[in-house]
Amino acid sequence: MSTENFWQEEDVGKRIGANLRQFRVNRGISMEALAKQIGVSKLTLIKIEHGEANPTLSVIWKIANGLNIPITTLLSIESEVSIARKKDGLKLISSDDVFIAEPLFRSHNLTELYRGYLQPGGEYVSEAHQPGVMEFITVMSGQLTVEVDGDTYHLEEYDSIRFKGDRLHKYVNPASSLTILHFVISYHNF
Amino acid sequence: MSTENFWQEEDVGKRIGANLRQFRVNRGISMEALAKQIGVSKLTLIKIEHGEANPTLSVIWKIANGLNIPITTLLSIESEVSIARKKDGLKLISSDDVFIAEPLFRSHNLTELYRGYLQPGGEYVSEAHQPGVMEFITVMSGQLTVEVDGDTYHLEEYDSIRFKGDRLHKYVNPASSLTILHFVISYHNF
DNA sequence: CTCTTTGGTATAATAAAATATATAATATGA
DNA sequence: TCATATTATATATTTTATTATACCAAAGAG
Repeated sequence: MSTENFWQEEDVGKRIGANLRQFRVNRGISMEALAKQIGVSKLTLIKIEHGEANPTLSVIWKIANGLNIPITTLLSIESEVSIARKKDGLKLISSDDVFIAEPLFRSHNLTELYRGYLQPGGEYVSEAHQPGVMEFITVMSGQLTVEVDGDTYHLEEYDSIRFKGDRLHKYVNPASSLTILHFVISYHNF
Repeated sequence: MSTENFWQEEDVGKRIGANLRQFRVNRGISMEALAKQIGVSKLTLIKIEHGEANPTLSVIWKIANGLNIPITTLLSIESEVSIARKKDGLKLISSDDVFIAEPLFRSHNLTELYRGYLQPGGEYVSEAHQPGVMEFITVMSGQLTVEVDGDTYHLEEYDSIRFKGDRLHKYVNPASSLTILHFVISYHNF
């Protein structure tokens, strides 16, 4: 569960441009109409859509706000449908592996999902992730105890916990049955 | 064009400023050092940290890149630990109780988690979300059939599916037992 | 106490983003 | 086909983000 390489070295201007075009066309708004609506000149919009601009934060905000989408969406890329099946996952529990994590959708960089197995009585210490990372854990089967910042939280089946992942945290299975977990790691969260 | 803030409510400038300061201080880098490192003037950094700036995309990118964090993280807000327990679940949606969705972390962020219950034989049609939305579904118990864009996908326990949420999609429980689901809605995804 | 670092201010100069306007090119529809 | 709306280009102008420089005050470190 490492956090590296979530950064795509890519022209952010192109991203904004492509996304702006997609959303704008998708809603059937002309550049001129949008320009007038959000108070940005048409030329500026054209240059942004072509990826030839270096827009100001205020302009970026106006566009996102005018299209009624989060500002971060304007900086993101698209993808398609894909499925992660349990039977296709990595190896199941081997007796010496206390904790196993299976990445579900590897191609996704800003939101990663994992399926995790924690042996009865087992515990696992996770390194601190990059600052700004948010972690969501859901217990799909069994029980889990989470330690974050010295505090301990006990979760039962179908419970979820959310915490900032930029600190040390420990997972413990206090029960005598296998714990099956679901992780969401979000690299762009509020 | 006037000079006032056009983004009064969710002052993005303040966000960037606060986040920049946090990450910078967290890493023990002085403004001057960071300024020199990423090729941005000290004054610019100061004004950005104070939320008094309207930075250019290139400057935003240099900062994010220099701190080695995603650009979107620079535009986000923080939060703390919180837990959503099954027994505390709020019920949402359900005209006929065939499908129930419980929001897990009702807060101001771009990643939403839901716990869902779909009755045996039940089906639920979800309206299309905003463009750019990504949806992740994991079957925590039972079975699920998902229809997206005319295609049908069958999921069993612990399987996950990912798809763009900006289209109509239908959930069906083809089995005779209750299906318990886990939803991740991401408003800022690839 | 000095010496140094750091955050912050003031000002002038520069680079460039954004606008306004006109016009051509390209589609789109009747 | 003509007519019209939209996209794109060109130029000149305004606005402003950014830089460079010097300076000040506070906080540590020696």
